[in-house]
Amino acid sequence: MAKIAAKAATKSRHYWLFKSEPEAYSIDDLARDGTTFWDGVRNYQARNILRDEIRVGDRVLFYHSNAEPMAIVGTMEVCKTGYGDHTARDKKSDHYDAKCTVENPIWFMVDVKFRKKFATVVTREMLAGDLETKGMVVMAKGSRLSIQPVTTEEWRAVHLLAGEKPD
DNA sequence: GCCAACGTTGGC
DNA sequence: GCCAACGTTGGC
Repeated sequence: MAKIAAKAATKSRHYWLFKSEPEAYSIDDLARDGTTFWDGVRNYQARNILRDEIRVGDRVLFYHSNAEPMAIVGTMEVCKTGYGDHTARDKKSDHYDAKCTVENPIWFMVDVKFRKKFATVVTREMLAGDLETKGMVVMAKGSRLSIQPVTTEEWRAVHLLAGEKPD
């Protein structure tokens, strides 16, 4: 029974990729903080994923955008499901949105905890050169989605490229 | 720093 | 509801 339940739980785990400009928040910042709230997402498609789809225990690839190098640099784990992004109600925040209230937050975030930092980061060049990863959403031309789904196969392939055990 | 791709806004 | 203008993202 327990075995079947464990198998079902593994099967229902979902994988994601979150983008961040390391100048704003990097894998080293997360390694230092341990956990953080993933604030500042102001795109409806990404919002819907944060609000409706991401579950506690889901695994996430941490991607450095607008950086040298642009790469997947580590992994994290979701530890709290979607809730209102309070920075949207903070007038001093870069992500302030006057339309947001406590009752209607509009924008959502999840909490994540640090899992691992890759000793070998997986660059776009590496992703482009691998059959399994070259079709990832992050590699699509013009894709600006900062919260993206990742398949089990892509999750495994990224870990192989990093020389890490896919867990 | 450039600029293509994309999402949002607002006039009509 | 269309669509031009605008602002932003993010690779290059």
